[in-house]
Amino acid sequence: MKAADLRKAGLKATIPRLRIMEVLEQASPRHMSAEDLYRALSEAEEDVGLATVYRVLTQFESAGLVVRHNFEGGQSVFEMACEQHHDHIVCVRCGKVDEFVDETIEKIQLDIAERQGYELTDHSLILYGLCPDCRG
Amino acid sequence: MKAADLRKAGLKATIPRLRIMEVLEQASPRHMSAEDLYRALSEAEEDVGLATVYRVLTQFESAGLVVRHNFEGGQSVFEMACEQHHDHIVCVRCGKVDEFVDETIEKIQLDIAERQGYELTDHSLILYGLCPDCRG
DNA sequence: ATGTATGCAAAACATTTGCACCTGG
DNA sequence: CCAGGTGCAAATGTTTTGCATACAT
Repeated sequence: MKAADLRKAGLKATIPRLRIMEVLEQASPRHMSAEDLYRALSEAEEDVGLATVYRVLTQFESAGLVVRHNFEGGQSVFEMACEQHHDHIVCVRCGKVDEFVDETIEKIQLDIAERQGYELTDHSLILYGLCPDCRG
Repeated sequence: MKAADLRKAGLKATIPRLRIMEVLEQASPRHMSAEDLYRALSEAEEDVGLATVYRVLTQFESAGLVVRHNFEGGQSVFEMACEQHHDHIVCVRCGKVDEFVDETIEKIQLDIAERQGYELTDHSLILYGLCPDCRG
């Protein structure tokens, strides 16, 4: 992801935006909060304000470059948008996040929306549990 | 729901708790934020502090009397716990919330958790869309 | 050049907590 | 009576906003 990609999304290719994109692209785990991102940038001596991190993430979300999730715990987390839509399973003990795809669930969701008369625009499926490492 | 039910849950049957339970039981729509509840109580001349509303809702949640949801929009919403687990479909325009149950999805979720090695403790499935009244 | 983006500090929210006073059992 | 509950106000944590300055094109 580089300057041209930002311009294509209608955003000026500024240093803060490029840095934020870089960090998020190389993030492992893929999911970071605004604060995580801010800390990562600070540690890398990149002088980006927290307000800018929030503003840029919101713009990236609108542009479809990143996806925001509201897992339990109060703050939003972000990940790079990727080709394949997927859902999440979160460890309630250690916070680990795994991803999965299930076509059957996707299809049933559409059926349910239709049955209720809704035009589906989005959905959020989050499973919570104990990950292999945290199970007794 | 009355005093005895609260005591059974290990909670003293105080006026604020009884009032909050009453409002939530008779709520329509079923889903209310802490602020909604506080306003409803104030309008009914019931003098309950906002901090108490939050404290009581948290206690009720721990006791399994109410369920908390984190829909989009920053604040948590609560509903009376009911026999049947269900998921939600929320109108992104007017905020209307409908409920649905789908056994197939429930079952697949268990499969997925198992496949990923997780011990499932909870899950959240929320569909977002335009409700019949808000479409086109 | 000039319209936007940024950094900082302050504001805005949702929620939690400390503490002196009240209340249910 | 007294452990626990409550109201209020202050603290917290997250996200947003106002504004003067800096930057991309």
